[in-house]
Order: sequence, then structure tokens, then C-alpha cells
Amino acid sequence: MPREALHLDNDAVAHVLDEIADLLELKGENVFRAVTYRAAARSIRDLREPLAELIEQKRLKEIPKVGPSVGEAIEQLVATGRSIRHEELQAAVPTGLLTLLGVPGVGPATARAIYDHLRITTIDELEQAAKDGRLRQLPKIQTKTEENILKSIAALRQRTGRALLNEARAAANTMLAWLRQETGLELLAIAGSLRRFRETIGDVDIVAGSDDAPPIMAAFVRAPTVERILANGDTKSSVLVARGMQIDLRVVPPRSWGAALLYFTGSKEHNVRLRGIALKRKLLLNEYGLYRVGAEARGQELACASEEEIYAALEMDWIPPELREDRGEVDAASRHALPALVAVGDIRGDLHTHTNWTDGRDPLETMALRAKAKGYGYLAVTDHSPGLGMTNGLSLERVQARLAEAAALNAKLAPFRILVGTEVDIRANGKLDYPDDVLARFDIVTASVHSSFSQPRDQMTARIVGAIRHPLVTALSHPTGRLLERREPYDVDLAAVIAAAAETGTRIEINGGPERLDLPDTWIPRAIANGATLVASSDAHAIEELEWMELAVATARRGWATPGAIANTRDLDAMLASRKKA
DNA sequence: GCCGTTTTCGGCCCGACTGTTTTCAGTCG
Repeated sequence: MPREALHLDNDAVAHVLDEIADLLELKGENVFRAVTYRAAARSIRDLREPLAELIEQKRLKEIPKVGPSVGEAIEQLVATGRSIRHEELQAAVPTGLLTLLGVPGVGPATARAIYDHLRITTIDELEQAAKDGRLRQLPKIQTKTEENILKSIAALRQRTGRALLNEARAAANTMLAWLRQETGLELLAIAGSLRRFRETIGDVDIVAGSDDAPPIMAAFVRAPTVERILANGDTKSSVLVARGMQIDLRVVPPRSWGAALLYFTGSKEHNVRLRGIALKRKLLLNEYGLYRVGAEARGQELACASEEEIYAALEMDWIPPELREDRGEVDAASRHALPALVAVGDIRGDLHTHTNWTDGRDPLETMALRAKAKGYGYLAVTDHSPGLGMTNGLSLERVQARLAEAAALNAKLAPFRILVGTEVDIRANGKLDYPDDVLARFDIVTASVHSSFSQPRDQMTARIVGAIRHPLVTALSHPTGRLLERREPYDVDLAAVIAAAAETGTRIEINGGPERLDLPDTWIPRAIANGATLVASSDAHAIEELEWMELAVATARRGWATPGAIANTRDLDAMLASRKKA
């Protein structure tokens, strides 16, 4: 069934508002107008209610940065799929300019100049003009700029999108190890979206604290993984490593370490809030420290050595990086009302893992020994059901053998406990992939969708809610089915899924697989508020992937989850007893 | 275009690097 074209959903509206912002910049209007449209787009992406609902209840003005003009555009977009302001701008600005804006290094002014002089509107034309040496005939463009534009286009074509968390972490850790080896530096840390555990990573940010920056910069740009140097300054450099991933390094004096870490961790929106608060107190906050306005030139900082010191000087509690998204954490920290977030150390066991009996790589005993070594009290092994042909799902005979294998290992490893579970497929027709008498033999049953992803919303929702209501199902795995940077989520009414989970006591998984991170962090507060219980799982297919639990916990933290919201922070008996189902 | 414990008008975070410049605009994060 084709999507109803007339009713733009929140993401689609946000997309148009972003485009309006781009067009305003290209048109050369007051930049703050563009800033406002972008800020409004972001607020809308953070909303957990449909815009149509807010319009109906006349609550649009409650959205930050939405006033009369933006509100009118939103109403038009939701009602008709179009906005007069947007269409006027499209008529006034050649649409090709938006394409040029997508090339890194080309901003509104350059895009405008290129179009005005050469009438270029596509990347291909831009590339050809650069190769022909026509760009350098424009004012303020010489060969260097031309070369950079060509390099940017090449990188753009090579680039596959944002990096997954584990890929970005690997690239960052390799660079950190290199810098430590070459410089012996102690003050060295990952900042940016990677430190905040955002689900995908654009650039990797690294901060170093030292009074002697040049040797550090030199080591950075000659690192073996570097493929291209984008910028190489006294205190700031940028490089590209494999697959077009960018790494930025900033060196600050050690006394500014805390201010720099805070600044480069972001998010940008969080920083803007902090600076606004600082300004109201006649203070200036930058990457070097917190100063009384006017005193920064004299180097008389109030605070800057640690993040804690800076937050304290602004009369706030220290805010965990995962919360720094300007989603209420600044106010909560000012009221000293931040939640005590769940931490990796709170996790007592993993409830979703696979072995080499289906699509995993390691045997059960190896997985169990690693889980035990990690300090867990229990490990649920949840190999697939047979319906998923490609994963060699367990037949009834093999389920029997698995139970025997686990019993023998449990005798050996006690008090550590292996729970024999299954990741049972929810078939296209909503039926589970094992009969009830087989499901009843498992300690844990987690249900998931692995096929027929394109079912209509109503059908998909009924299919999943049906599984949640099944009395033998203890959890729902990766509720949206998305694969980051690879596959969109299936169309499902998550609010209905959460409501059914809360009602029945079936748990909702936060899957730590770096491609999934599903339930997404933005839905976690809603699940908690509605009384659903969550579990954090690694979905490990090998022993080293048990470490993906950290990503599941980070996602939970980004969703403001406390230990109480996560079932597997409890020891085995309490975890099993907290299940509402028999 | 939005917003208000300085303000209903006049601000809106702040600084580094690059390239093309004799002092700065453009871009980025």
C-alpha cells in the first residue's frame, strides 16, 4: 500500500524545515532565520508525539523554536504535504544550489558564486568544471580551492554514510594507541559523538592536553592509517582514514583539559545551552575555560581543569556524556535531579546470545566461560528457531540435546547459570515458529521478526503485539528491525507495541548489536514512562561480541534509563521472579 | 524567526583553519 502522501510525518516535516533553512541561507537572508528553522526541525525530530496530534490540540507552540511562521509551515505540511514558504523559496533559489551545498567545503557563498558564473547545478558538472580549470576563474577561487573541491567530490562518492559505533571506536582506538606510542601523552581522550555513544558517527574527535602541540600534530598526520590530510594547524588538524572516516585532533594546554573535553564532547546544542547559562551570569565559556566576561584575555579562569569543576561553577551536577543532547539534561542538572543512570557494572547477565549451533561462531561452553569471566551470574543462549532457514535453526532433537548440554555445563559452572532460551521467529502470519509445548521447555523465549518486513503497518503491529501477548514469550527482540545505514525499520506502531508490553509484562529488548541499537534511544523514555520493562542484550554471535553489552547499556543511558528499568541488572532469581508471566 | 531572572526589541555561542588575502570572508564543528 503506498504511503498516504498528504500527511507528512514528523521526520518528513523536519526534513522540509531543514531544506527551508538551506534555501534561506542560499538566498542570503538573515542567517538567524535559517538557524531557527534548523532548530525547529531538530525539536520535531525529538518529539515523541505525531505533529497531527499536536495541531489538533492546538499545542504546536509548545515545541521549542516553533512560533507563528514555523507553525504555519508545519500546519500546511501536515495538512497538504506542501508549504507556501518552501515553494516560494524553491522558486526563488535554483534547486541545483542545494546539491552544491552538499559538497564539503562549499558553503552558501561559494555555491552561489559557482551558480551565478557557471550555471552549475549538479555534482557531475561541478567536477567537470573543476577538472577543466573553469572554477579558478571565479573570484576568490584559485587552484587550491579547485583541488579541494575535486577531493571532496571523490570522498563524497567513496563515502558510504555514517560509521557504526564499533567501526568508529576501532578507528579512534587505533589512533589513540599510535599517539600514545609516539608522544607518550597522558592527557588524551575520545570526545564528540563517539563519547556520547550516538548510534552512528560522522567524525571522530580526539582531544589532547599538552603545552607542546607541534610534535603531537606531526605524529597525528603521519599515522599509518592516514589517507589524506584535510587540515594541519598549530592546535587543530583533521585527517581522513579508511572508508572516508574523518578524525579531528585538538591540542589544548593541560590547564584547559576539562573545558576542552566538555567543549569537544558536545553536543553542539548542549554547548549552546551551557554558554547561554554562562552568559546570563556574565561568564564566558569556551574550549579553554570559564571566565568572567572580559577576564579571558588575562587568563584568569574560574574553572577549566575538569568538567566537574565547570558544571559546578554553573551550579550544576556533572552530566554524563550520553545525556548531553539538550533534551532536558541541563535543567535537570541545575535542579540536581539527574537520574542515576544504569551502568555496565550493574548488568548481571546477558539474555540474547547465539552459538555455533545456529549462526554463531563459538560453542556454548566458550560463550559461558567468557560470560562468567565477565562477572555475570547468568547467560541466556537463544539460538534461532528452524523457520529461519539460513541460520540453521534448532530442530526439536537439537533443542533436546541443547538442554542436556546446558545441564551438564551448569553442574560444572555453578553457581553461574546457563539459561536455555530461543530467539523464536514471529512468522509472517503472526504464528510463532515453535509449538507451545516446545516453547514451554525453554527458560527464556525472545521473539523477533526476521522476514516479511514490508507488511502494512496494521498487519505488522498486529503480528508483533500478538507475539507480545503470547503467554510463553518473555521478551521482544530488536523491536523496529532497523539495520543502521542499511535497512529502514519496518512500519510498526511502536506506541501500541510498548503499551502491550507494559500490559502483559513482556520485556522489550535494547539490542546492543552496533547495526541495531534497537529499541532506539529516543523511544526508551516513552517505554519507561508507560511502565514497560526493558532488557539490555548483546545479541553476541561470538565471545568478543559479548562486549556489545556496553553499547546496549550506552543506548539505555542515552534513553535516561536507571538500573530499575532494566530487568537484567537483577541477579538470577530476582530477574526471573520479576517476570509477570508464568 | 524566535524569545525574555538584563530585554516585547535587539540580540542570537565561539573559535580555528584555509585560501586568498594586505586584514578578512567562508566554512566547519
